[in-house]
Amino acid sequence: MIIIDYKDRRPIYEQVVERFQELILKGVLEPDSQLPSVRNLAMDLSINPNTIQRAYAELERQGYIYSVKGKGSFISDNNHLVQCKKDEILLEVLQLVKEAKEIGITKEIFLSKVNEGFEEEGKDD
Amino acid sequence: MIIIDYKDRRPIYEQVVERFQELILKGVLEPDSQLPSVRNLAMDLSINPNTIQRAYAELERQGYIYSVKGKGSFISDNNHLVQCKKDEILLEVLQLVKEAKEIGITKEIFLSKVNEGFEEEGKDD
Amino acid sequence: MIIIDYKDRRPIYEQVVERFQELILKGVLEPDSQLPSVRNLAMDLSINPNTIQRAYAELERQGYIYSVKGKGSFISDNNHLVQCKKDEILLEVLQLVKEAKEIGITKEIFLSKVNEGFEEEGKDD
Amino acid sequence: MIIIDYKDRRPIYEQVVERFQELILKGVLEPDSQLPSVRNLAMDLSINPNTIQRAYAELERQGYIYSVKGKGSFISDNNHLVQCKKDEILLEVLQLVKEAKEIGITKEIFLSKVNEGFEEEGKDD
DNA sequence: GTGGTCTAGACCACT
DNA sequence: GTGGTCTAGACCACA
Repeated sequence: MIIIDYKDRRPIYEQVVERFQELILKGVLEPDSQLPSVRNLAMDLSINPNTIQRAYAELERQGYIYSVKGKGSFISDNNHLVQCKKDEILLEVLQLVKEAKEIGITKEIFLSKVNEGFEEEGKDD
Repeated sequence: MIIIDYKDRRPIYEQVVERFQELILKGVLEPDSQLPSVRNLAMDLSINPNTIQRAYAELERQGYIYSVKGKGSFISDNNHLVQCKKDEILLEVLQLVKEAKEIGITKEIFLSKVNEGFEEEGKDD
Repeated sequence: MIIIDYKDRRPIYEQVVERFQELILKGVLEPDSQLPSVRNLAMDLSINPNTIQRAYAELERQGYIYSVKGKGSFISDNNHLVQCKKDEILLEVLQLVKEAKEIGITKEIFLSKVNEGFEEEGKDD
Repeated sequence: MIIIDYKDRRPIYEQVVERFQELILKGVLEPDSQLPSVRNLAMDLSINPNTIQRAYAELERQGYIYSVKGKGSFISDNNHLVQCKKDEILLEVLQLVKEAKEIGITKEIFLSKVNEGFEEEGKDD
């Protein structure tokens, strides 16, 4: 479920965080379900427990999960987070359009690429 | 022309590289014109010459500039670069559409944001 | 009567302690009345009896309850406790004023906030 | 300038964070001035550099400082932070008033304590 | 068993 | 020199 790419320049804990964000936002991990324990996941991925701990701490800070000492870590309710993520993506759209305009990409070319993206309906990995 | 933001978390050399890329791609810096010398630019920006050296090396590696021993560094022809950048942006469009679809943003909402971006015609900083 | 918030970062036993303190200080639980048994309360809240045990021990240590071997735990007389709590709150007032002064909150602003708080007469949850 | 209290139940990194917040909010540490390096401060306090690193990371996350790789950590502009802190304190005032009312502290007693706090004019440690 | 903190020591990227 | 990441291993609080 979680894959570490050692060639990736980003730190491991960040990759773990991002992967969980994806799984949570897509609803693969349901609210209040339990995450693997810090130690278990660390063993599975053959990385240090502290690294997982850091990833979980970051996810908790961002509101994706909540942790209870002695019990474990659990998925938060994701309604609010999904809305935030949507807003974030739409903001990126604006920035990308701006960049595109500056370098001379026409609205037609841009839109055709957007359509191309939306066409691939089944491929929702 | 170049502004360093020390509060930006990215390394300084990367900020310098990005700024030059922008200026070159937009055609502000014309092909074959000379860049400021490493030492001068370092003094102007009050940063370490090594940092500028590294930025120039990176720009050369990416084909944005070329250096002539004993003469200095010069802007490369940007036709090819502009095309690369366009392709890069269109690829980003596809990726963004993919992300948007996965989180449940409809094509309508996405397109309306794209239009909003293209509407702001005057604001081409 | 007791609600556990698992998303609360504080340990469960602490939440139980605090809730009982509230109920005792407000007089909802009358002096010498009996508390639910450790086992029963643990079952009701679906938590570990050890956790309740710890909460009761803490409440006894602080003088909120007393336990009789073989009979159970009982609410202490709350007169003295109420006075302690009042002193405690007034001490917090002093500390808060100190903090406020240091950061530049004027007496006027502070007092208006205090009045605002005392105005809301009905909302005594 | 920074004192660690080992009897304090809170983690060391949190004590460091809080102390710096105080110094920054009070304006003792001026914007853009440099903090001691992670290693130096760790040596001075005889604690592990990682602990200081964590404190600095937390301060950066909260916007109190900004760090530049290879250069050091610096104080952020604190105007915004002061306002946030003021709002936070005024909210605490409301909560304290609520608690006070519930336990039977009269407005008169509360206000006299507030006045007592504001009277001690010189003692601004 | 769980999460959370801390230490000691290493390595990397950046200036 | 600086900050940032990671590992290995320890200890604590909590359930």
